[in-house]
Amino acid sequence: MILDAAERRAQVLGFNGFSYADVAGELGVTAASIHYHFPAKTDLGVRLIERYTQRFLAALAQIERHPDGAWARLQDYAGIYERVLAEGRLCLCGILAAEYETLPERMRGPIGAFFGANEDWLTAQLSEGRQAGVLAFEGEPRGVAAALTGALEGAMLVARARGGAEAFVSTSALALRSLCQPLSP
Amino acid sequence: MILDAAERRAQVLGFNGFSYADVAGELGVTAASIHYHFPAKTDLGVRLIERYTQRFLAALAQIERHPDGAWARLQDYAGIYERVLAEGRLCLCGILAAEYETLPERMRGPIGAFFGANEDWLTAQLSEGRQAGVLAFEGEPRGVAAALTGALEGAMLVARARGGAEAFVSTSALALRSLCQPLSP
DNA sequence: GTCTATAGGTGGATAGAC
DNA sequence: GTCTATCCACCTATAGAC
Repeated sequence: MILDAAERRAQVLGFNGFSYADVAGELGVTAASIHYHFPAKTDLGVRLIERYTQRFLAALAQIERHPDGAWARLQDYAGIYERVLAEGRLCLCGILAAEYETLPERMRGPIGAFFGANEDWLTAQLSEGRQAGVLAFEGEPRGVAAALTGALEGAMLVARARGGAEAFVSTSALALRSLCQPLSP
Repeated sequence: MILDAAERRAQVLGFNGFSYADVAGELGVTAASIHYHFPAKTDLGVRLIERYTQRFLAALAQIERHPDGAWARLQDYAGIYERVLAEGRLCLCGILAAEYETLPERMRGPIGAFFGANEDWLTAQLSEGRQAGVLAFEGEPRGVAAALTGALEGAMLVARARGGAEAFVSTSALALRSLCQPLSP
């Protein structure tokens, strides 16, 4: 699948780090053939972000079906990032955020929307957890949500540059526990 | 100065996001002239990282001269990131970390070393602060240090993609207070 | 839908004059 | 040190045959 090959490359090399020829080569076709499905690279980029966001939100919805409480859900959230990094990838929108100023306008809005959706979901979990008395944290839920997303994105970035996907596990766990404490009633 | 122009572009657009012609244009010379000073772009890249790291460490040394205690130093540390983002830039090594897999080998080591130096300095401040009884945090100083660097790098990245350098200020402050609490004896 | 062929542009890099 | 001129590789994109 074109999107699968392009997505993997974008998560490893960035959007500007791969070409139509690269994707075509993996699929055993020519670059012109990719242009038939995605006339401009911007079209491919927008589609990549849309699909990634959809899948991410689907994973979050799946987590919500676990009736294990807010704390377990936050751990599952961090687990998504952990599995992505274990595959040698970064978060698609994280790496695109680094390339933000070089990307076409049409791709920028959806990237910001991805982080917005992350914060929305986390805000909901944090609010619910505090309400239920199983989570404690400082300040407004939305602020903690923003800090959490940032901490995980940054930890991925740094962990890859230092060669340790293992380091991410302990760093993300510490960041999660520090930003938000589980209560045992 | 070549390095100044190249550094600014690298912090905004990434290392692959600018060309010799771009830098030359700003300086009113030709690309060939830049090649005289930096034969290959890799040479320029390595030099950029070295200089950035040197300046960063100098700023940290300057902070240590403030006798205001460990907590104030950590706030000053976050302040460095804040001022960089206020100029519309990212941390040079943060944006290079996103491009890591596309960069030549000679640039990779120094990027990891930058983060290592950050962690070393933070670890020293955290250890001293805990020893002096003015800081409280969970686990080992080095783990908190890694989480702090990651949180600030990630917060910068996300803040820029969401249009708010102001959002970074509150997010970084929250991350700092959550990862490490000041004690008032 | 996929191919070949190609246009048009850009980027890194070098040679040699000044 | 900086210039002009040039090379070569690569990338995005399109036209048109199959």
